[in-house]
Amino acid sequence: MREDDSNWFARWEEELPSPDELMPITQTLITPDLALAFDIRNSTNSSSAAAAAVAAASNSLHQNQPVPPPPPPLPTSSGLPSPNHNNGNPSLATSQHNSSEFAADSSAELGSGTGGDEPARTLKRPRLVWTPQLHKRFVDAVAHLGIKNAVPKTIMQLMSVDGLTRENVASHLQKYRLYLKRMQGLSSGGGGGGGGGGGLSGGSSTVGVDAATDHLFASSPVPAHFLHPGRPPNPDHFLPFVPVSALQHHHHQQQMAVAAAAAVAHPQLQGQYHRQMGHFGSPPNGQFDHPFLARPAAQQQAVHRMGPPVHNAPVPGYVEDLESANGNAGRKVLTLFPTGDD
DNA sequence: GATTGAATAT
DNA sequence: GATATTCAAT
Repeated sequence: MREDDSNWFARWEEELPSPDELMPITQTLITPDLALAFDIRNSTNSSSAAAAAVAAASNSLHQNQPVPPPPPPLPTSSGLPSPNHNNGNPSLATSQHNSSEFAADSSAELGSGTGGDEPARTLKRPRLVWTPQLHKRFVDAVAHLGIKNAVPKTIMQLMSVDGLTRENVASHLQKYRLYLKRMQGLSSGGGGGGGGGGGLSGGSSTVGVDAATDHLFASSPVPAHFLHPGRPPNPDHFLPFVPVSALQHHHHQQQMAVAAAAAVAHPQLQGQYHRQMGHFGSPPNGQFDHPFLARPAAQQQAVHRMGPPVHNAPVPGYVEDLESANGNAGRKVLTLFPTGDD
């Protein structure tokens, strides 16, 4: 059994974008200086100015690495053998500084060298766009946390997406729950309609479920136990979150930034980066039980970065764009990962 | 005081 | 409709 677990575990790891691939949304935000300069307050207002500012900022290729969740001691749960390789790898800590003055750190980074500080946080950041990739990350995190522990903060930490805020996650989670609710209704009591296929999207197509409602959600398989709260998979033993982390961050970031810039300049290129989304919910043997971190107390500690062993697929960084929609002209949006969806 | 989850606003 | 923001409850 453990082997199975480690198996899926390895898989899901691999499917996830490495921390390096994730796009840092934070920093590309308008710098305090620029913001002040343009007196940016409302996204609807000085849109063009803001856009320009952001564009400038992104061009500066400023990669901000907001210190990932601090590598906790990770209680090497004595009894349990680490399902995988790499664990307790200190390279994680390589993330330079993370204690001391985060204030100075963030402000310095955000300020892009200038002395900005407060305003940076006050500024509005562009709307976050939940791309299928980002959503997958979200689902994976929730899946491994277990619905029980899947709360915004924890999810956010697990996702380790730079710049992703708790409210971002909370908002998305709210909607995701609604979605799950619908799925449950359809699959369990649903009767006729498409419910059948079971909430599990696993299969190919988007399942019979009238998921048409949510293309985004339909794009990522929903773990089985999500739909059956009554019967948790393996209540007896849980897997301690394995700090996959073996990956250390290099300065690829700059390259990534370049890629991002390219993506912005040449959206067509995105196809090149487009990645097939793995199917988390379709294990070969059909098993899907792993109450991750089923311990409340573990929340704060069990959070680690996950890093797939190897990755060469370049993922474009954020894409800052103006929404050309009628009423919302000038609305800035933040796009993590390519927006291509299947 | 911090977080959560739902309601409400944009 | 999607995401953000607000707000009461924990």
